[in-house]
Amino acid sequence: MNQTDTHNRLLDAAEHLFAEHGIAATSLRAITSEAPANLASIHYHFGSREALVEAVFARRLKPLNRERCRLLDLEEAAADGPPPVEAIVYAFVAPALRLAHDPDGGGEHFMCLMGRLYSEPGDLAYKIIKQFEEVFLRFTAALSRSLPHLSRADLLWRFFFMVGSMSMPLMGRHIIPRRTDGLCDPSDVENNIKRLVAFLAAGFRAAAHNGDTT
Amino acid sequence: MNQTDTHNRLLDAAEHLFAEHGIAATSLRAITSEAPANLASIHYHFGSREALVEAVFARRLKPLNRERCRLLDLEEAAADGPPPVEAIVYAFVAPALRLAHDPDGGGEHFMCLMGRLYSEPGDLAYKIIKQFEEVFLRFTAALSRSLPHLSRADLLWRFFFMVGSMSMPLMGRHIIPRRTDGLCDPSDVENNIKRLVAFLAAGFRAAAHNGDTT
DNA sequence: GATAAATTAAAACGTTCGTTTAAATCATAC
DNA sequence: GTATGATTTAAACGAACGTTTTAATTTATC
Repeated sequence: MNQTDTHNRLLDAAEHLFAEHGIAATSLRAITSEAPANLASIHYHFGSREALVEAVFARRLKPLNRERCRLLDLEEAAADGPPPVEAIVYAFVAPALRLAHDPDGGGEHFMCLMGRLYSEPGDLAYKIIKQFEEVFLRFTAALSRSLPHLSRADLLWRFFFMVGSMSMPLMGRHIIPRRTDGLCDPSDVENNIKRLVAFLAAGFRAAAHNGDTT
Repeated sequence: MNQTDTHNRLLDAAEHLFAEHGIAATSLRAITSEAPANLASIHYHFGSREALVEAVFARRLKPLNRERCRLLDLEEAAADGPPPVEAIVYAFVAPALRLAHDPDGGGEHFMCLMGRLYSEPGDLAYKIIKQFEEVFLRFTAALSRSLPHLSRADLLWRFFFMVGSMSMPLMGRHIIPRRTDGLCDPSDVENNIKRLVAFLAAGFRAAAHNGDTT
C-alpha cells in the first residue's frame, strides 16, 4: 500500500460514520474498525481526533465551493447585466446536491454530514464555516445586484432560508423517503435541483414583508 | 422542595446543555452539575439517559403542535374556501419562532435543540419525529387544498423546504448574527415570521419545475 | 413525635473513551 | 543483505462515561 492509502481509508470511514451517527457519537475505535486500520494510525496520520474531523471537511469543501464559484463566474460572464436569480440559486445548490450523490466524488455521505455541522459544538462549527466566507460574500453580492430592491437584512435572511431548504434533500436521506412512502427521493438529484431553484427563486423575488428598501 | 422541583430542574438543565453542546456530547454529570442535582437523580426521576432525552422533547412538543393546529383550525373555520397559503405557512412557523424566544414558555433553548434532532442517531430521531405525524398530515392536506395544481411530490418537497428554512432562525442564534454583523437577529421574532411567510408563500405558489400536475 | 414513603446523597461498578509509548513490520536505497 | 526511514501494531495509561447499590435525609401521614 502506498503512503496515502490508510490516510484516505481513515477519511472515508470517518466521513461515513460521522454522517451516520454524528461526529460526537463516533469513536476512533469505530473508525479504525471500519477502515480497517490500527487505532493509533489516526494519531500517526492526523495527530488528534479533532484534526481528523477537520480533515474530513477540508477534503470536500474546497472542490465544492470552487465549483460553485465557477458556475457563478460563467453566469456573470455570459450576460451583460446581473444574472437572473434562478442562475445564481442554481450555481449555489446544484454542486452541493450533485456532490451528495456522486459516487466518484465520494461525497455520498459528506453532504449529509454537512447538515450535521450546525449541530456540533460551536468551536468546530466556526472553523469549518469560515471556509464558506468567499462563497457567502460572492453569492450574497450577486443576489444583491439581481434584487437591488431588497434590504440587506431581507436578502441575508433569504440566503439563509436557501441554505436551510437545500439542507433537506441533503440530510433527509433516511427520514424523508420514509415519511413520504418513497414519493420524495433525495437521490433524484436533477429534479430536486429544479424543484429547489423554482421554489427559491420565487421566494427571493417575493415582495418584502414591509416597505423597507434600504 | 416539592416533588417535581428537581424533575423540572433536570429537564431545564438538559434542554439547555443539549442545545448548547449537542445531545451526544452532554454527560449526565454535566446536567446534574448545572441543575444542580445528584448524579443518581436522573435515574430516579427518568430511569435512564435516553428516557430523559425523550422527556425533554415531550415537554415542549405537544403544546407547540397543539398551537399550530389551533391556528390552522381558526383559518379553516374563518373562510369558506381553503385558507390562503400565507395563513397556513403562518400557522406552521409562528408558534415555533415564538416558542423559541418566549422566556415564559421556556423554549428558549428548545427550538435550537429541535434543529439538532435531525443530527442525532436514527433511533432517537424517529421516536421524536413521530410526534409530528398529525401536524404533518394536517398541514400537507391544507396546503394541498390551497395548491391543487401541485403534484404530491412537489408539495411534499416544498413542505420540507419550509421546515428547512424555518430551522435557520431557530438554530442559527450563535452563527447567523456573527456572520451578518448583527444585521440578522433571530430574536426579532415577529419580523422574522413575516420574512418567512413572504418567502415561503411565494415559493409554494411558484410554478412547478415541470408540467407535472398530478 | 413516631412511622412510612419519597427523595437525595455518596460511593463504587464495569466499560469505553482519546491518547501515548515502544516494539514490530514494511519499503527502499545502498 | 543491511541499514534507514516510514508505517503499522499491540498494549497500556488515566479519565470520563452510564448505571447501580446502599445509606442518609427529607417529606408526608397519623
